[in-house]
Amino acid sequence: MTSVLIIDDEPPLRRTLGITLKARKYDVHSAASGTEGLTAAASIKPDLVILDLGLPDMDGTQVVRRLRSWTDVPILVLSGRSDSADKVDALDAGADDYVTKPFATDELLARLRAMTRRAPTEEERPEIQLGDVVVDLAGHRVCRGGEAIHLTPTEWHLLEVLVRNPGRLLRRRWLLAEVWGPGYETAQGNLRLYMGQLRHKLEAEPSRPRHLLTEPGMGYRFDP
Amino acid sequence: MTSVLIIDDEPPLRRTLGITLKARKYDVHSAASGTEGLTAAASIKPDLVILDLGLPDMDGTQVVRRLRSWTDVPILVLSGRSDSADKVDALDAGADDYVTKPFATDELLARLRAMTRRAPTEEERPEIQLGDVVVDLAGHRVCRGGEAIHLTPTEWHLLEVLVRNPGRLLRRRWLLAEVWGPGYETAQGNLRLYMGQLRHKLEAEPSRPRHLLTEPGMGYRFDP
DNA sequence: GCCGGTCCTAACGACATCCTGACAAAGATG
DNA sequence: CATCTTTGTCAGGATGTCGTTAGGACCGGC
Repeated sequence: MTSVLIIDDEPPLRRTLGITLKARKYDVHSAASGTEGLTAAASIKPDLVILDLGLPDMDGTQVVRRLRSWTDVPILVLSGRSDSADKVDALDAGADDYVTKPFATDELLARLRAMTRRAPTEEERPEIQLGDVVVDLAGHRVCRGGEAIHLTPTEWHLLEVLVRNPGRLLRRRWLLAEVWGPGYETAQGNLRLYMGQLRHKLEAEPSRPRHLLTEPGMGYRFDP
Repeated sequence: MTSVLIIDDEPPLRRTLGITLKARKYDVHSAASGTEGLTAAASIKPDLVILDLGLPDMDGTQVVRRLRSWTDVPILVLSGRSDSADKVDALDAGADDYVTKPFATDELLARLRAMTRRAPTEEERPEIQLGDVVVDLAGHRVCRGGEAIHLTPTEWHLLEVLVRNPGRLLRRRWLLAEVWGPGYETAQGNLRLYMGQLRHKLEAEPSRPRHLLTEPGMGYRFDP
């Protein structure tokens, strides 16, 4: 079921929109202010956000930016203002659609459908196969046969960079800068260490890796 | 550069929109009818489609459906009709956004940016053919029939310089300075050695090379 | 303070890569 | 035909890199 978070300070609108969406089998949550909306989004992790720009405590585009700093969830903005400047601001801040009030309910629903169609919902989050282990990027989980494998933060960070660049050769310096940050380009012993730990945790035969490959003298490669 | 296809039967609108988009560094193509637009989309494979619903030859939603049958390209629909039923039809047919005429140019541009942001253009990975082996420059990978061929760093570096200058004669000294760095212009035995290794790994008949050619007395040449 | 977890540094065999030099094959020149 | 130059190939040792292990520093929770 698709979950949607409504961030709006007007109770009647929250109520009618909530009823409409529930009737369409959406899992509806709501928040009455910007700060409340941000914390709710972090805890609920909705598949969709409907955001009213006219909030009492924060600027609406600011809410969009704060959301975009950590999530790609589709955001539909509602607003009473039809100035194109407002629309441009909200869309460039990271919103996916902008609807002016008053709006037709069926149009809003169609726009929600269009957004969910393009952005995969939480249930169909991309999972990467790596032999007999499954990497769930969105959920920050790694499993082998339903059994969770524990990774330390650094191990996870390194794995994430690797699987986000499948098939590509990643040079040692680039990897070090990406995972440890700039200035650590010389800590190559570190990279060898964590690559070895990842292989021990993820590869069927750590001494003969089939997915976390070494390109001698150059770097490493994730081969799916 | 992002390529955009405008499907619209009104020449003035095509013209002004085209100028606006070209000024924003879009690669603009246009078509004046539905059938023309469909064939153009198939041949151009644009990153973005702007579609006017009021076409003379086909229903606009039909164009959307025909496009969606084979491509996920983002589609922005333009229309003079603001009935919500029309919007619902177009969006449910597979359009990503719906803008009613007359529209503000900067809003349209912001909506285009929002769409391209979510659907990034296919990552172009130029591959170079060299007989029956393919060279993937971005991925630093060389394959023959799906099987990876391992190259050492120096071999790869030399190959990279060669394929980045297809057809050109590369003098020995220039090659040595390019691959081994300045000061190695005299180590010509080295160049012979690695060129031979490349031929053994990549050429079908290493003793009679067809792509990594020797120009006696001058240097070497990559012939695609 | 103690402990479990995490991160980093250092060190050591094992291995791959690189360079050097020698030698054969091909072609040019007299 | 003899000789020289250029090119391709082969083998050995120097160098650097990789994987692994061990141990200490750091931090938060009990």
